[in-house]
Amino acid sequence: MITNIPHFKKVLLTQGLKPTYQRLEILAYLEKYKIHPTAEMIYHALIRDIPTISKTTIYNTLNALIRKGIIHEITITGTETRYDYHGIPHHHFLCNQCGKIIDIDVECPYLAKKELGGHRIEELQGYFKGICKECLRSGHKAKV
Amino acid sequence: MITNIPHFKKVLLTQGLKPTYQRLEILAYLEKYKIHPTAEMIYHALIRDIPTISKTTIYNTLNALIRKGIIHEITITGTETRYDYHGIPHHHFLCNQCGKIIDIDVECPYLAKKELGGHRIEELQGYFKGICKECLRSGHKAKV
DNA sequence: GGTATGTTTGTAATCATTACAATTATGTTT
DNA sequence: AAACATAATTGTAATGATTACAAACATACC
Ligand SMILES: [Mn+2]
Ligand SMILES: [Mn+2]
Ligand SMILES: [Zn+2]
Ligand SMILES: [Zn+2]
Repeated sequence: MITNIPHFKKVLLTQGLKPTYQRLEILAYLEKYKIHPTAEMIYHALIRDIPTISKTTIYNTLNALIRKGIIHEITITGTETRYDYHGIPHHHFLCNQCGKIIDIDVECPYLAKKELGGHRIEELQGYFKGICKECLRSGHKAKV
Repeated sequence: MITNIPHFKKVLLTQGLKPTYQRLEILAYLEKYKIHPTAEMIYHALIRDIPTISKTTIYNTLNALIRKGIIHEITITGTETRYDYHGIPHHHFLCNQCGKIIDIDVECPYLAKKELGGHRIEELQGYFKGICKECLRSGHKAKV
């Protein structure tokens, strides 16, 4: 995998996490494939490079990265956790047809809010669901 | 349970669902206790009135009600589905401390949108997470 | 009463995730 | 470089939410 390993090493070390081979590969995967993968998807992708890697390590690492705020979890599907390595906060769109999860950069007036109705806001997730642009197009073609 | 059974009967019938005792009780529970309960919570509440009720019936009914658009599902916790019987669309807040899920009536400019970036929008979920008003207060008291 | 259809129920299966304990790797100290 | 303490990895078992399935039951219609 062609990636900026020194950079990921620094990211892990500054958060007090040891830059192990497994963690570096998981981070590299998340940075390269921004598809909001499941733990399962990461596992199947990495087992080629690291045949001994365990699914538990995937979960351990992802949970450690979340605790440190390096990645974020997305529960848009309701059936499994998706993982996102992407700096600035943004919303997401789930296509009910093809299952793709797409980043939505929306000028949400609440993304900056730290307080709402007396409650302290620490996190905001915006989930849109529907039919994506591509599926709309191919659905139209199918009808012709 | 003191509820408007005739009303729920009408709701079910107009959607082509038979108004069985179980379904009426589930709807009555959702309407009375607006706590966004889990299937488990509904099951434990109803088993007093209907000792023979099955957890499968709870899930069957909830899924039927969702398919008909009578109730909505909320996946804010990431670990289990919560169910909401509440007419108008609104956002939600999850307290990371006490676990409560609170309705948030926010003037979201995207709640009315049917299209976004070429994608067709059918649903929008807004999930805020943090510490609720009550927990903030008791946390403050505890420090004194 | 008989039949078709939809609903409920109990049990078993599935799937994502976590718990746990043994093994191994890592960074630091000698 | 060897020894040590600590943290990470691994495999397996357990958990928990949800669904699959088939039998029993209810309801309405002929
Ligand atoms: Mn994203
Ligand atoms: Mn609500
Ligand atoms: Zn699509
Ligand atoms: Zn609270």
